[in-house]
Amino acid sequence: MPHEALVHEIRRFNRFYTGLVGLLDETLMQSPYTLAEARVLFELGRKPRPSDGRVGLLARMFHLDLASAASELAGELSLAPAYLMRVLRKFTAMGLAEMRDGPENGQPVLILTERGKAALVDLEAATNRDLARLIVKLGDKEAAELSDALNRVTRLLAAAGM
Amino acid sequence: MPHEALVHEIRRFNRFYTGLVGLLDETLMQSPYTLAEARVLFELGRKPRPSDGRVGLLARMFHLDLASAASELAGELSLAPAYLMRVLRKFTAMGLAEMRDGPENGQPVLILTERGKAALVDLEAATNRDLARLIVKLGDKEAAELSDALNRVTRLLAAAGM
DNA sequence: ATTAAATAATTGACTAAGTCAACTAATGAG
DNA sequence: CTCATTAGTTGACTTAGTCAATTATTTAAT
Repeated sequence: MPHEALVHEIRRFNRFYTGLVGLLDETLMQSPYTLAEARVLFELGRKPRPSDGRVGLLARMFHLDLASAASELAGELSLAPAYLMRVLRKFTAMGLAEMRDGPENGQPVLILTERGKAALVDLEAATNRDLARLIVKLGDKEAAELSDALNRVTRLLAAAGM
Repeated sequence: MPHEALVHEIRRFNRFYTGLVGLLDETLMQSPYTLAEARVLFELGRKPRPSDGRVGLLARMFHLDLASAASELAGELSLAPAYLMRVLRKFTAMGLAEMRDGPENGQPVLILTERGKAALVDLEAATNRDLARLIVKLGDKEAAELSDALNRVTRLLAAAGM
């Protein structure tokens, strides 16, 4: 297969997958979070996030609940730091996240509150439910095939461009 | 493979692919078009678009260059009609698209102008170039494997949810 | 330890994207 | 022909996201 044809193949796939993801986005629309907020929420849920050294001043001085690790998160999600800031602010305002003193060096860490964790669980449940609907009709063999194909795509594209 | 595991697999893939598409979006950022505009442009380029019966008034009465087919396009791209309207307005203002009387029934049709077509060609060239960079390191065999995997994903997911 | 240079965080003002609801025009049925 | 229905269109508004200027924080040099 010539590479030019593959490029068109990928474009076709992009159109398809964009549409599919659009459907899933509607799940998020139901929730009280924007797409960006949901992504941040997922990301915060993934791991506790020690801020690698630098920490917000206000957080320390005035015990504000808002924190750093902004740039790390921003990089992973490719959101502008300024915008991420607003999301984190909103989260702390909603009581979903807060600064806590970290266990070891006392460095503040931004983590989800219990309420934040609950919100995350809800959101994951909703998206899982919708994803499950996408694949409900697949037999075991087809499910395995899909999984395999997704892994292939990832492996082949990850190897390449990034 | 249990379906629950597959759901997680898909989520992982979503994260990966979203990041990848993010890279491609930067191509568009370079261009003078927004993401939505680019999508509309691609879509307009795909086929001439006979407006299935109904046609904008102003377009007829005052020979404004702006047209209908709004809802059809809006559906395919899942953009709100009102927003699509603005994009089309902008395009006609930029001289990229215009209303012409259709060949058969004289019904107005929204089409790209020469300048619009040129813009589309440029944009496609840019995105193709960036896509090509993604796969440049793949050998022929791997390219074929990727193409195959993309088709499998499409087939298996299209069969399912939509 | 002090301070200067460099980098990260934070904010407010601004721009652009997208939605909503009201309004206008076109169509089709009686 | 006219009325009901549907689509197209617009302006006002809300929310998302960016930018540039400011303020903290760190690092390294003295």
